[in-house]
Amino acid sequence: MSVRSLCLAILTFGDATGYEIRKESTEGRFSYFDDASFGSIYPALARLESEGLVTVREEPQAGKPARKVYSITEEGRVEFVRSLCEPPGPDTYKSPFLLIALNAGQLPPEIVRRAIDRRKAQAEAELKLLMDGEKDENCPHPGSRWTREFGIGCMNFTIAYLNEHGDELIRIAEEAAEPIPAAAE
Amino acid sequence: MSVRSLCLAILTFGDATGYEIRKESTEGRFSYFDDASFGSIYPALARLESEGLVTVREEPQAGKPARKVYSITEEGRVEFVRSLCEPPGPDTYKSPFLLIALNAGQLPPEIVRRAIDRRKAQAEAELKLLMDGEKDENCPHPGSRWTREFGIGCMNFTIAYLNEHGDELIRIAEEAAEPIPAAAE
DNA sequence: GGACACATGTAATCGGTTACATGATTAC
DNA sequence: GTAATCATGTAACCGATTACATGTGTCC
Repeated sequence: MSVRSLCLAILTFGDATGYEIRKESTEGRFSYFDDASFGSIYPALARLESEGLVTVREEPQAGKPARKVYSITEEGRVEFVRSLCEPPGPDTYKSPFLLIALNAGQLPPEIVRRAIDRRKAQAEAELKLLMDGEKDENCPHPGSRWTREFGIGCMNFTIAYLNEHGDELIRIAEEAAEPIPAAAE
Repeated sequence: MSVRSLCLAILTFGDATGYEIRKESTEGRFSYFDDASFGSIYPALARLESEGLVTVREEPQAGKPARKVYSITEEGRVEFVRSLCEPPGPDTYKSPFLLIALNAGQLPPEIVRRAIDRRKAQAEAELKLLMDGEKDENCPHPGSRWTREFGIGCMNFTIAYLNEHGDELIRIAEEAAEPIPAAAE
C-alpha cells in the first residue's frame, strides 16, 4: 500500500496525470482507504517509468506545463497483480478522535462536542463521496462496487453510533469534576 | 497523535516503562487506533523527561537492565490536555484489504479468499481484545468504556459484513475472465 | 537446545509531508 | 484584486520503522 502501488492501482482504471492521481487519492474513490501528496507521487511515477511499468505521453498546453499522461504497461499490470498476491499487511486505523473520546473525562465538554461534530462531518463527507460514485457508474466495475458498499456501511455505522451515543460522551465530560479546566494559563 | 501524545496518554492511566508502553500500543487497549515501536518510544520518553513532562525512577533488577518507570507530572497532564484541545486531525484508515477487494476481478479467487480470512481474523482478534477489557474493568473509566464500546461496534459490523458479503467478493474473482492468472513467470 | 518474554537503547534508513519555485486561466 | 484550479517538479525535513547490540530467565 505504498505510493507506488497506489499509482499502479489508479492507473489500472485508466490513464492519468500525477495531478489527477493525487486528486483521486485525496478526494476521489481511493481517499476512503489511502492517500498521498505530490511530493511522493511525482518521484514514484518517474521511478515507475524508468522501470518500464508505466509509459508517459506529453500533452503540451498553452500557458501551463505540459500534461504528462501516464499509462500502465502490461509489465506494470503483472507487477501490480503480483504485489497484491503477496500477503497484505494489516489494516490500520489512526484516530485522533478516539484519543479525545478516551480522555473525555479530563476535557471541557465543548471540546468533546466539537470533536464529535468534526468526526461526524468527516464521515458524512466520505459517505457522500461514496454515494456519488454509486450513481455515476453506469458500467459497474464489480470490485469497486463491493468496496464502495462496504465503505457506505462503515460510514453509516459510524454516523449512527455518533448520533445515538455522542451525548453520552459529552455527559462524561460534563459529569467529571473538571480536574483540569483546559489550559488555564 | 504522535508518539509523544501516545506516551502521555498511556501515562495518564498509570506509571509505565517504555517496554510496557509499546506493548499497550501494539497489543493493548490503544492498539485499536494507534501504535508505535521501541525506536520511537524510547527517544520520545527521554525528550519528555528533559522537558519535565514526565519523571523517571529506576528499579534495578538482577540480570536484566534496570526498569525505568515513567510517571506523568502535573505539567505533563496540562500539556496533554492542551494538545487534545487543539483541533484534531482527521481519522485515517489505511486498508491493504480494500485495495485487494477493489481489484478482486483481476486476482485469483484463492488470493481474495485468503485476504478476506485474514481481515476477518484481524477484526476478531481486535474484538476479543476489546471484549476482554470489558470484564476486567471493575472500576470503570468512562472514556475508556465508551471508546471500547465504539470499537466493539465497528468490529462487529466489519465481521458481520465480511460474513454476509465475503462470498460475493470471491465470486467477482471467480467470474472474471481471469485475464491475468497470477504472475505466470 | 531453541524460542520467547523481559528490558534498554542507538544507528541506518526510508517513506512521506511541507514548503518552495513557477506561472497561466478562470471565477467571485 | 484575490482566491482557486490546473500543472509540474525539487529540496529540506521529519517521524517512525528496522535492524543491530546486549543479556537473563523461563517455558517447551
